[in-house]
Amino acid sequence: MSVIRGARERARIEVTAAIKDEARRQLAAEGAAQLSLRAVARELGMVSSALYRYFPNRDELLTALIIDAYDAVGEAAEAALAETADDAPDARWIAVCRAVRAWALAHPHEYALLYGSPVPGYAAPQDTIAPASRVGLALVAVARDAYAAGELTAPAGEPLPDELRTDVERFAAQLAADLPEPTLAGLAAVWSQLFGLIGFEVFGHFHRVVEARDAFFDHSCAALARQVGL
Amino acid sequence: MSVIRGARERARIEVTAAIKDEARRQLAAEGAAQLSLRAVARELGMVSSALYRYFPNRDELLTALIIDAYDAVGEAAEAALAETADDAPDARWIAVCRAVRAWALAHPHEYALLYGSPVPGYAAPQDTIAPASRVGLALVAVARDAYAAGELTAPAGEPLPDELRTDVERFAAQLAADLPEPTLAGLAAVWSQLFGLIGFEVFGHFHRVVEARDAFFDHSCAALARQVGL
DNA sequence: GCCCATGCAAGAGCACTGCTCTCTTTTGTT
DNA sequence: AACAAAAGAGAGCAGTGCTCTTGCATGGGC
Repeated sequence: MSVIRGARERARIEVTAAIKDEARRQLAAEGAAQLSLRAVARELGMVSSALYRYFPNRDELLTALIIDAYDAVGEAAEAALAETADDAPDARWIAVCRAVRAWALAHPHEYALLYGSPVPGYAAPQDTIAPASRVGLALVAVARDAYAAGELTAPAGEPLPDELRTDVERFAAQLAADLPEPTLAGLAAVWSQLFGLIGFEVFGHFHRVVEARDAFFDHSCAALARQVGL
Repeated sequence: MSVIRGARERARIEVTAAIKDEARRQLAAEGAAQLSLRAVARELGMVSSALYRYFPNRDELLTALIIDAYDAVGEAAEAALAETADDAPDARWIAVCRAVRAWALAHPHEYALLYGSPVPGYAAPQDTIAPASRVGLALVAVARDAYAAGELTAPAGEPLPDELRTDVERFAAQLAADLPEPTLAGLAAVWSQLFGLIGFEVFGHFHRVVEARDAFFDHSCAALARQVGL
């Protein structure tokens, strides 16, 4: 696919990457709000207007960083999945959760970009939706493998309300996931709840509330696993 | 407490309130990043420098808005608590959760300010911690009343890890809450998970994933209730 | 090997921001 | 009425995103 074209095109790719790298550095150091196109350009020894040859505006640069970040968390989750391929479902589950949390704690500003407040007036462009779903799919994979191995129990609680049926059927179709419907609904809920847990820690809401963070996270993740029947 | 002093002091209070109101309007309309001191001043017919007599900088204005917003969600949660004083614990639980969600959906930008990415380089000042805990305390109240009525079952799952003990003991002391230790740990987890659920909806992560939002939320909240033994 | 078109960089400039400083006006108190 | 404290006005600084015009150089077709 990526045939080497002219030297011009190659230079363009390199400069684009350099811009993203420097932007990521500033993002990690100061946060999205402090990310300045002019500062990026300055650091790269170019004038600010030159940067607009590569990214039409600030939001597009941020979008590029967002996609990369989604891919980074997704990759972390998938790596945890692969590394624990032979383990018991609940161990795999917690491994994936831990991987996501570790990434979030290591990249708080990028985490905020993904799961904190969306950028003002910003509707997630098409390009972000696939990378954004990788973590969720990793969680689904754990449940699916467990189900295939007969190690998944039906989640407790009331039966699925009818209104949720069509959503859940769509999940099943999209994921080609051979999973019980209550489990699919539970996965969606637990997916978001995991980010509540992580977000509260990253954004400091557990400050002076929960101090034994590792133990608390593991304990809570085990509860999430139980919630989907793992 | 609020003795009426001079007319000057009264004017100051009124102008301060007007600034906050206008700032809140802009926050609701455009989001925190677009909130401009100059625009607020302009709208109020004063020059921007005059505004600095009331708020030393933008962050202080935001902090004031944050405190008000925490109080607003807290009040919504407490109102739901009061209105359902005679209901069953699980009904009260869901009522509180729904109240928080309703507030969040009605005030997405303020919600983002509270539970989204923290403002750059911003450490929550002392004044915010009490208002910030009101929602959590409302959830605790439901569990406490249920426990007093003997309607709380012990949460399922492994026993509390030792590392969590001191945190949980602190909860118990601070809350003067006569609750089993696993319940307290579960409450902390579920507290954050509730905001994962709500945050994903407010920030659009459920777009094209979960469409039957009301049913999904209720169903998921019931699972949260079960997680704390309600 | 030349030559032009294209791609890129530079710089000036616009409108905006947060914030500070100085100067003037208002206003409550003595 | 006089004074001091508080509030407002305005200019100004440094920074931002973004646009437009100008100049340069380099890569691909002849």
